[in-house]
Amino acid sequence: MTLRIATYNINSIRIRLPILKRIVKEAKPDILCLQETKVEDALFPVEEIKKLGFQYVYFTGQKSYNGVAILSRVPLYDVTSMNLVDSDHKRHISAKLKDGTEIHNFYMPAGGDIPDRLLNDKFDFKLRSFDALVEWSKAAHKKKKRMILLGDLNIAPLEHDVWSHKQLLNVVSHTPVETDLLNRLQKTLDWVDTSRHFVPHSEKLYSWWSYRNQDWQKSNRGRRLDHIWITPELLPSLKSSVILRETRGWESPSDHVPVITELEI
DNA sequence: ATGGTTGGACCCCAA
Repeated sequence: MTLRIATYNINSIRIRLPILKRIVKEAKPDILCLQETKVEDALFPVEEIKKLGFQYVYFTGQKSYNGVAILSRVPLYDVTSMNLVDSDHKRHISAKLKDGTEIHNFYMPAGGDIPDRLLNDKFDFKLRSFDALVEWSKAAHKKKKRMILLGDLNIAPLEHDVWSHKQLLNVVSHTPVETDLLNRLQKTLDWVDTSRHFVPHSEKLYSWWSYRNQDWQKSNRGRRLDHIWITPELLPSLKSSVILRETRGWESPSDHVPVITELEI
């Protein structure tokens, strides 16, 4: 069976239902992991989502900020949520496939504007969250071999994951302290970055373009903040991975675009 | 060097 697994920072699920519908229709994901749903659970649009063909809908959210969800056409099991560090933020949800493969959907902290943990609590929170994610990854792999780690990680790790490596070295999302952390995370168990598996590191690749550019396509000041990683045990199953860049130009878009990875499971 | 936009809540905050 070919499973199409997607991640998408939707930036409010309620306002983005029309574009979500179009993405589902054209890209046909089997499992769609969302971040920044920005809605408390009681107000989550479950019926509208089920109408899109997702029989299995799981979410954990809060008012105004954060919030994650997994929408699926195939049955999922053992759905849980956790906090990497002490906070009430809703930033993680996980589920298992029938074969035991675990999917972990993360919305990692953006980190504010100032890349200094002493001056900026949000940046400190981001770094502490990634420290915890590194420890979680080491421990998790001892229990489960087939895992998928995906979501808005809010770090663009490689030189060509940003429009200008030089100009973004001191900009939150691409600072050395952040990219080092993401590299440490990758090395914990040799996670495979499925987007880069199919695109050379020398080629520019983005999944996010700021709203603060008059013409996102013309300026093309993007960053690759959204990732789908798999453990080496799943590498034989990896068939493809694409970033749906064109959706950034659709009506009322998120500032992020979906990433979709195909696994033959 | 600065400011640009969006969403959601509330008269501003986070991204």
